[in-house]
Parts: sequence; C-alpha cells; structure tokens
Amino acid sequence: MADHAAKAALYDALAESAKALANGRRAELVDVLAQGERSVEELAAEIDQTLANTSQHLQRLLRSGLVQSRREGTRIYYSLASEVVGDLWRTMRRAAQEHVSGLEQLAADYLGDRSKLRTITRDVLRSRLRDGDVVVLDVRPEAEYAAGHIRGAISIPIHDLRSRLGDIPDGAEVVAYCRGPFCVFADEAVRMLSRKGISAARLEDGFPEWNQAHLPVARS
Amino acid sequence: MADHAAKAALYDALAESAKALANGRRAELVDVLAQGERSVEELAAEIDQTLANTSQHLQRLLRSGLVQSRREGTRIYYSLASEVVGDLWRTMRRAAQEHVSGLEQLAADYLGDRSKLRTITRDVLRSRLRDGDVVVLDVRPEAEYAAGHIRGAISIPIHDLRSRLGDIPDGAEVVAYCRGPFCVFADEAVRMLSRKGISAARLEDGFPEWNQAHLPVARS
DNA sequence: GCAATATTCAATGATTCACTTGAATAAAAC
DNA sequence: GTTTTATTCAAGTGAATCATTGAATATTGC
Repeated sequence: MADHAAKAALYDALAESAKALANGRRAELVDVLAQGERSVEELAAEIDQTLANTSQHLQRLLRSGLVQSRREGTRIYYSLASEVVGDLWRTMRRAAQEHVSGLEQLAADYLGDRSKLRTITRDVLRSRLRDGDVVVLDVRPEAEYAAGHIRGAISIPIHDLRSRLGDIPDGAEVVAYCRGPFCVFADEAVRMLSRKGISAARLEDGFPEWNQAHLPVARS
Repeated sequence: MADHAAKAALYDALAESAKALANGRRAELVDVLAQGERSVEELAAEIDQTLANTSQHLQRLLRSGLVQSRREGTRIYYSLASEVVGDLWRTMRRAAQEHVSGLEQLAADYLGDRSKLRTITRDVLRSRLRDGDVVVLDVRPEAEYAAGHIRGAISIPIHDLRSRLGDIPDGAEVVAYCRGPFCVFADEAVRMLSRKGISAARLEDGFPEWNQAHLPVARS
C-alpha cells in the first residue's frame, strides 16, 4: 500500500506550477513573456513594480521551472521555458473567465466599454487575409513584433500610432491586435482610428493565440 | 491611459484560478473530482485529511468558482464546475511534469518502479478495442465507474481485485486503467495480475483523459 | 421535540508571501 | 582601476495561508 506522505509530496510538487502563477504580478509577467523574451528592467516597467520586487517574482518563476533566463552583457533576459507554459497561462485565463465571479466587472473597469468596439475572430481574419482586403496592424512594442507577428501585419506601436496614421494604406479596413484578450493597446488603436474616420476592428485575442493555433506567422 | 490599479486588480482576479489549485491537497481534490461528484466525507478519506480541513479546502475551491456543490439530504456533494476545470488541472500537471524539477523522483517514491510495468497509449488501446482482443479493466471505485467509463470496460475496484480474479475472461490480455497518470490503482492491478500469470498492461493515463479525447465512453 | 449524522464555523499558532528599503554583485565603459 | 548600469541579495513588516481543535449548524429518523 502506498505511503500517504509520498502521495502528498507528489501532489505538492504538481501544485508548484499553479503556485508559480498564483499571483497577479507573476500572471502579468507571464502574459508579457508570452510575447517573447524581455529584460528585468523592461518587465518591471510593464507590471508597474520596483526592480527588486520584479526580480524576486522572476526568480520565483525561475525556481518553478516555468521560465528561463540568459545573460547578455549587463542585462538578463527572461523567457518562457516552453510552449506548455503559454498553454497553461491561456487555460488558466479561460478558467478564470468562465468561473471567477466579478472578473467581467474588473475587465470592464480596466478596459472600458467594449460594446461599441467591433471585434473579429481568428477564423474571420484568416479568410479576410486570403481575400486580401484587410490591413492587419500590430500595435505592440517593436521588439514583440520582431519576435513574431501575424504574417502580413504592419507594425505601429500604440504610442506612435497618432503620429504615424499616414503609414496606414488608404481604403482598406484595419484589424488591430496586440498581446491577448486583456490587452488595451488594440482597443485604443481601434478607438483612435475610428475617431479619425478609418474603419477598424480588433482581433478578439492576440498574437500568442494566433501562433498557438498554427496560423501563418512571420519573424523580424 | 489605463489605470495601474485596475490592471493589477484584473490580473489578480485572473490569478485566482491558479490560487485555487496552488495547494497539494486541493490538487488531489480536483484530481478525484475529475472522476465525478463526491461527498465531503469521501473526499476527506481520499486525501487523508480531517473533515474540517477538507471542508475548508472545498470551500476555497467553491469560492474560486472551479467547483460547485449540491445538498442531498444530510450530505453535500461537490463536483467540478465545468470541463474547463479538468483541462486546467491536466494542463497544470503537464507543465509540472515538464518543468518542475524533482517531480520524477517524487513520482517514483510514490508509485514505485514503473520500468517493468507495460503501458499502452490511448491510440493503441483504441485500435485494440476495435479488434476486440483485449479486456479493459476499470479498477476505480464503483461510483466512479458508474459516473463514466471506457466503453466496454468491466469494473473491479482495486480492493476487490484479489477476490474477483475469476471475473476476468480467460485468454485475452488485460488493460487496466484508473484516474490518471499518477494514480496507483492500475499499477497495483497490473502487478497483481502479472504475478498470477495473467498478461496485463496499464493505460498510460486515466478515464478523464480518455473522455477528454472524445473516445467512446459509457455511463452507469 | 430529541438524538444522530454530515458538514461548517471560529479561533489558534506556525509558516509562507508580497512588498519595501538599502546594500551588494557583476559586467561594461571610461 | 574607478565609475556606471543592470540585477540580485538581505532584512524587516504586515497579510495571507494551512492544519488543528472544539463548538455550532442543518437535515434526517425517531
């Protein structure tokens, strides 16, 4: 007959991967890292935390095995350890969306009213891409676009969008996307473009989900 | 520009589903509940904990929304809130298997040496089932078999196996399965059958994975 | 109504966690 | 070799978590 203590220890270890994600700041870190590797300093800015605190969260993730790090000169870059970690984050997000009460309200508080925001699904965008009657706009930071983007997309980081509206081809409809369903960049882009009289919609989720669905991507 | 506090609150809420699973005892509970609904008393016995402690963990899961409960007379039955929760548990387990260091050793400590244990995959079992040259043996408790099992499987709970060896048809090879990859029941069954000279192997994972893959199942 | 059973509640102490602050490293630039 | 920059370490504080204990509650059967 098997030992109770050994069973407990095994399930404790299985729960380690959940513990790693069981914190809002670490969830934010994983969400950003799902776009590609980043330095500690950049990550601290992304999650609005001190360097020391961010470093400690990253080391917790490192100890859990879900992320890895490499040194390049004076900087240390962190990245997800594998595809499975992205799967875990997305599944966790989906479970929270379906079951955590109050989440819709919190999303609305952060993202604002999305009811007037036109969104399209991956499948629709895919067929529109084949028809060629759409401009796909990646509004994430340059580095994330460089690490991987929807094939055919043009890059205009959200902070440059106002001054680079001229870069968007005339006539075609724009589909903006960013990091995922809870990323504000694409929302802001669609609102700005609509105000300027440009027809725009947002992709319902972001690049990691597109990539995970094995749809056409490009790099650099 | 979006508010930092609102973003933090949103990601805190997303992390709630991870927090719910971020404990070895709750992971065990979800693993058992993935087989079907159970009463508090039964669950406490499964995870070798006091009633009070088990009840508190179940209420934590309830608050997270990942499980639901219903009263029947004096008993309260808990069950997973949806398929997504099973997905979350399996994805988490996979992430831990790939990335949590020391997990293999802990599994070996609990399960013993599996190297001499023949295992077969879902796909292989599926085609062997079509050929009809295999006896599929469900060694979970009766209630779990009743809640759902591999179509064509016979039920002999592991604790009854020794006295019911006669129920196993002669000649055919046996494939035993139970709750999942870290469940000991099927291991014990295969070892016992092998000692008795009956050719036996274990399915590499359990009923929830079979069901999730939309392979043929039956109820009652 | 009263006793029995299943579950939950409430209070406790030990442990871990999240964040802050200020000091310590380690590589690169001068 | 000293300074600069990016990251980590170490110590401290308040809050949350976990298992334990014993009491409280709700439903059933009498």
